[in-house]
Amino acid sequence: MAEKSKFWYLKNINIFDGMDDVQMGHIEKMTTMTYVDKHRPIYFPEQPSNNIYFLKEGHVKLSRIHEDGREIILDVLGPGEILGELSLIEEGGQKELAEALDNVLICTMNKRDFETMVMNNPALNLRLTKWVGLRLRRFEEKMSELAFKDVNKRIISFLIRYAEDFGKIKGGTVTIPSFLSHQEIAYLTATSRQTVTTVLNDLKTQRLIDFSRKEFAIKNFDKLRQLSL
Amino acid sequence: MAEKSKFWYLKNINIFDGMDDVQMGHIEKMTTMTYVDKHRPIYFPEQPSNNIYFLKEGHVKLSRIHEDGREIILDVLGPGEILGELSLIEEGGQKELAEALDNVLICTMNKRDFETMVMNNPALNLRLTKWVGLRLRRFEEKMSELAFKDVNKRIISFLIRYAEDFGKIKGGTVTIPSFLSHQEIAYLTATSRQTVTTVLNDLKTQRLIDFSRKEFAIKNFDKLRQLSL
DNA sequence: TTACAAATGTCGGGAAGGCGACAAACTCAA
DNA sequence: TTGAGTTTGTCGCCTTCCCGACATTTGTAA
Repeated sequence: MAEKSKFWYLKNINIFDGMDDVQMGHIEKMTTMTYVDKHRPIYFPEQPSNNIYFLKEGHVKLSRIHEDGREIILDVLGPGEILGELSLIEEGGQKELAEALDNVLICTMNKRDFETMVMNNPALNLRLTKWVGLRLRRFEEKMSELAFKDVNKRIISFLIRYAEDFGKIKGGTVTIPSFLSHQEIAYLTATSRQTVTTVLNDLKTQRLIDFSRKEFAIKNFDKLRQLSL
Repeated sequence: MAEKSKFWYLKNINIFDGMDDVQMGHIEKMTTMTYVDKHRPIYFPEQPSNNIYFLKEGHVKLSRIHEDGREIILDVLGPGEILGELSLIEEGGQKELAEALDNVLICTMNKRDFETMVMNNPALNLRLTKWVGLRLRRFEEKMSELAFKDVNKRIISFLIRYAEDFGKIKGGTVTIPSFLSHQEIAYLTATSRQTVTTVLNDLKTQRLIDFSRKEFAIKNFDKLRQLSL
């Protein structure tokens, strides 16, 4: 039996809130747990998919890949988030690639089962809508950022968001273990690898952030936030 | 009594599909119809909102405005689409500005009424989720476009999408009455007004499109589509 | 330890496109 | 029809940042 609160908690919304153990047991029975190694795909673009996934541990990136090899990461998901939910809306599966950023544990549920479950549980459904809505909000945010901010500010904004979402407070500074590569940050902020390197080093020189190849820390949140606007 | 099919039809999903006249009558009672003139706002950013809107006639743009006056249009909605649905997910209303692009007729429903209705109608709920999901898809698309394509291709892609969504076939060519201003196209494609003017005139010289201040037509869809990739 | 791959750091040329400036064309109301 | 306000057309400068090239550092497996 899963621990409800940990297993299924969505960022701001626990979509299984208020369910009793019997109901949760049903859900358990319909799901399969899988481990996915770092850099392994969870689903491919255009691949017909009948599954919806719940991310229990680790991080997953959703990205789109252009034929010339360029890539943009649309979103990075952490524990407690749903992915593949867009397969609900149409046939033909997703348009994005979902890939594990570290070692990931996911629960898989058949899309039909999920639909049935949702149909029988209006409150859950409403919460799912809210969840998709939140994601929509995040995208809106990202899009305005892409349009309004220069590279510098985009990268800074990203660092802040990333630290807020995935960072751990450790001795006054916010630390993120297992940092992304510069190339991945470039994909996330729609810029080039070289520019990321330069900007990050600038910020390090200014003592606003600090990082090695495996850890990243924000030293001065306030100043950084100021620079991001 | 509203004509169901016309009144409530969402782009790909009729969210009131399968309802009988009694149910539709209930819905009617909970909605108010309003006319909004061209260039008038429907709702403002940050303004607490308790309403959800159904667009019956006309077009609405959703945009975000930066403090320095720059603007990006996130989406343009046509008849049959929903707006304000994100107010469902959180307090504090929307982050965008919704403004009428032409003369608009909208139906307003209280957010609580809508929630109740949705709770009592799981199928409707699922369709709403799909609707938000579709919008999410559109945003993903737009974001990758912003990241991958140069200004030229972005503008061309926009013209195609715009024609497909809102154009009328008239004597072999697709025509759109009441064209947007170059400034508005610039907001939509995240570029500058001058660049839009230049690109459009280039395309006109190549006889791929044609336009005056009040009408716009695509002469060669295929070629244009080719140039947009 | 060594060897190899991958990630990072640094430089400079060059293209894209933002932006100010201004003229011309159009729109509309008085 | 006249004049004011808006939209469109055109030019050129100048910033941003992409991108290739290459050196250096770090991680890792033998």
